[in-house]
Amino acid sequence: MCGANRICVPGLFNVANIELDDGLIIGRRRIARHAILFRERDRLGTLFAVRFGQFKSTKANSLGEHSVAQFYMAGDLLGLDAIGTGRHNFRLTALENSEVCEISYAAITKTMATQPQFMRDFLQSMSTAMNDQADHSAVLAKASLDERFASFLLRLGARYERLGYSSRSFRLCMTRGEIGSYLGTTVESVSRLISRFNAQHAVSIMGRTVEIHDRDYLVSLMTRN
Amino acid sequence: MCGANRICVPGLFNVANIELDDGLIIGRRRIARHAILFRERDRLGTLFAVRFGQFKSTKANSLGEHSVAQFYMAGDLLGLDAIGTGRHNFRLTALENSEVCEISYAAITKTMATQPQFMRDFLQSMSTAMNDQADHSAVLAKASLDERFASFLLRLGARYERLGYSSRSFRLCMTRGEIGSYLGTTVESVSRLISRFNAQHAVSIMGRTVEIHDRDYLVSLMTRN
DNA sequence: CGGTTAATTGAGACTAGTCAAGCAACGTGG
DNA sequence: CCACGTTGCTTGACTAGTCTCAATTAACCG
Repeated sequence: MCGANRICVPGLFNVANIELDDGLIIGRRRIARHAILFRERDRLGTLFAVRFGQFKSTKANSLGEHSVAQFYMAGDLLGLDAIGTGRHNFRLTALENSEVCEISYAAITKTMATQPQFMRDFLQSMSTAMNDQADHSAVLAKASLDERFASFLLRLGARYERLGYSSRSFRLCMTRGEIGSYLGTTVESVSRLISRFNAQHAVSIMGRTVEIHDRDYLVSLMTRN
Repeated sequence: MCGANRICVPGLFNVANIELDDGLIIGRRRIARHAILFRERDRLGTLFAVRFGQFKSTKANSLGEHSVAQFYMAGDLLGLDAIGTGRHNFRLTALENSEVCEISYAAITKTMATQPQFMRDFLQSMSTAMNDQADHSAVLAKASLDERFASFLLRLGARYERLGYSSRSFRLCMTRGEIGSYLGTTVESVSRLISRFNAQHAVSIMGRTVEIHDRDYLVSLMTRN
């Protein structure tokens, strides 16, 4: 049991009237920074919902290098990719000390059958995850690095805001290298990007600390060109 | 009613034992080349399954230009992106004269509640669609155009093979511009790419006709570098 | 405190975008 | 049936943005 479900899995359980004894929530689990929650090809046992902390999903390209597919934070569901084949397609690594809820996938399908609202919520979660992926593709297809990085910052801010934090002032959990991998570029380019954005007083990023000063400028980067 | 369901929606109905009078299949619909099946912001009425023909999903970036998010062919489900919000996020355009099945989303959720196997199949379809998106992101994040184009050709071949056609000899339904948009580059670059691949005798692409001669070469492009 | 990982910055090479011109295929209407 | 306009495709020349390689500095951890 996991205590207050609403807090546990905000994205999924916020509307549904969940019976606490459905066997949905198996338990909590702490994941230390840099520890791996599951690996590619692992059997799908349980899904996970992030309680706090952050994760990255990575996939090895044809050579052995892992590139970042997505970042996850509180409220996000992890493991949906494995529903298709029964095995995970990504590796999930904690970016900081984190905690997740384990959710039985079998119990989810059972609950969906009996509780229409829960089914709606769950399908919505999956659809939203799909759209997030699609948005990421759209960003990657954009030509310039400036656009990509601007949209990265704005989207990250928006996600913090949804969790009740400031959208213009936050800390990065990921390295420059991870940002670069996520945006389809290199560490060096990210570093230069940051220097340039700093110099233009659009933001001030020092280490992992981000302050967005000129939001409109970032938005305008994505519209023009 | 839609006749033999198995043929109608191979990806979704191949396992499930569907009652024909479930009200799932509303009907067929012909979509002429270049016609639009649904637009972004349209209300989600029905999902669609491609019977034959091909489609592209596009989304306008912050300026008005549409870029290609995905290509679809027989057996693919269209409209899953709208489940989250109730409204479509993409525009779906037929690349050639095509036919789709209309499937009631309300009937889908109802059928899922009563038929466990159908629920599994549908969730798998969604998960697979997610993974396809993720794979596309991975391709876009790759550095070189050569890799992207090679993986585009190989993946397209694999999809034709799954439908019972040759994986190394097929026709493109899309323009160079659409390929470029899908791969995050320009018409001109795609054209040059094709010329170069032709010159290296890896493929012979003339107009819309593709012959893959040296599959291993294409694979090696993706592995090294 | 020393060793490791992360981040920054510079210089040169090269990929891929832009602009421009020309060709080919196609369909329409005179 | 042909002239014409439209659209799709190819190729060239030039340029700009990004990657690679390399060296240095900063932050982190045992």
